[in-house]
Amino acid sequence: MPASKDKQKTPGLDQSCLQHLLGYQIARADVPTRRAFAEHIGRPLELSPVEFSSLVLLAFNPATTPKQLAEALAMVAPAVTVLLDRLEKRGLIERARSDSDRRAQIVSLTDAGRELALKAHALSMDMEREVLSALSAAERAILIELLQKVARAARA
Amino acid sequence: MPASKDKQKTPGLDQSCLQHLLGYQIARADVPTRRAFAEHIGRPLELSPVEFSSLVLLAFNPATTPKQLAEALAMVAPAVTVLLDRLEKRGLIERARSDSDRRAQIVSLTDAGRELALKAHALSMDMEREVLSALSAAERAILIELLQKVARAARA
DNA sequence: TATTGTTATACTCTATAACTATA
DNA sequence: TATAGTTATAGAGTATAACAATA
Repeated sequence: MPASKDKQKTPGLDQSCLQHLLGYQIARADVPTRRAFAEHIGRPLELSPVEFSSLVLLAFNPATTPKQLAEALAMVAPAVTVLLDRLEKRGLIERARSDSDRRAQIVSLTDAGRELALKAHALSMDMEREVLSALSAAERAILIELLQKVARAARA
Repeated sequence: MPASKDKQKTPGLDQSCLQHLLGYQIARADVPTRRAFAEHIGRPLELSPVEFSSLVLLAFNPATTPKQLAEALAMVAPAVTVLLDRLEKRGLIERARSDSDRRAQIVSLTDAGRELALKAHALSMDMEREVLSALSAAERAILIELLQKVARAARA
């Protein structure tokens, strides 16, 4: 019997011509990963991926500036502004002028923001278990390491 | 001396709190991968990632329907319509009604489309060499395989 | 009734340019 | 003159709903 159990109306295309491309494989693996995020964190906590990442980064990095967030998240400055506007409006973060350089800002979590960040971080553990369920612990570690290697090499 | 050689104005954030997340690693690896695509294929051939993927898939899959493309590229039907509109306007593809089911279409490459698809496919080899230059051949194969495993597991 | 594909529309993301306030 | 952050705006990508033609 065929591998798929649904009505098998449309036969799938042969994608072997693209499978050697890292970008293509990343795009394909990105689909289930984003779906898992939406299910475990995005919908229940009403957080987008960058909102989640920002909160967690802020929870683990005291005295962060918008510029640092922009670099860490590969975002452009205006995008960070609207991101922080949203988080501030929800009462999750606060912005204060830096004393040493009055152009710069110090972004910090409110109590509500810290609570949400830690809750989201905890949920991310369950999410990973599901996303990586097809992989052994060793395979999981290797995958993370190889992706880091690709990202790091290109930054140099 | 510090690892980075630039003006080191903004100290980078500690991102260890996110590094265990596949989605985060995918997003980070996606940045240099997209940049390499733009440089090697996107700008010189004026193709977006999905335009490239569509052309290559069509080159290797005769008698493809828009619905099949939608599934292969994880796109929604209206997005495929505008994608094919663009490619058709550039004289790269043609659309014809299917004989067996007159609702469906058969998408096929024009001569110009086939030529561009094969040229792009060849360029993608050079691109991969650069993107994966930090990885050995064995690591490269493992990375591709593990990403496939993640994508496949979630589809089940 | 269900399916293929189209149109219209809206919503989010992302990118750029012009501005302010500080340095 | 350069930098941190903001505002305004435009462009691309993505999603939904309503529709026409066919099954």
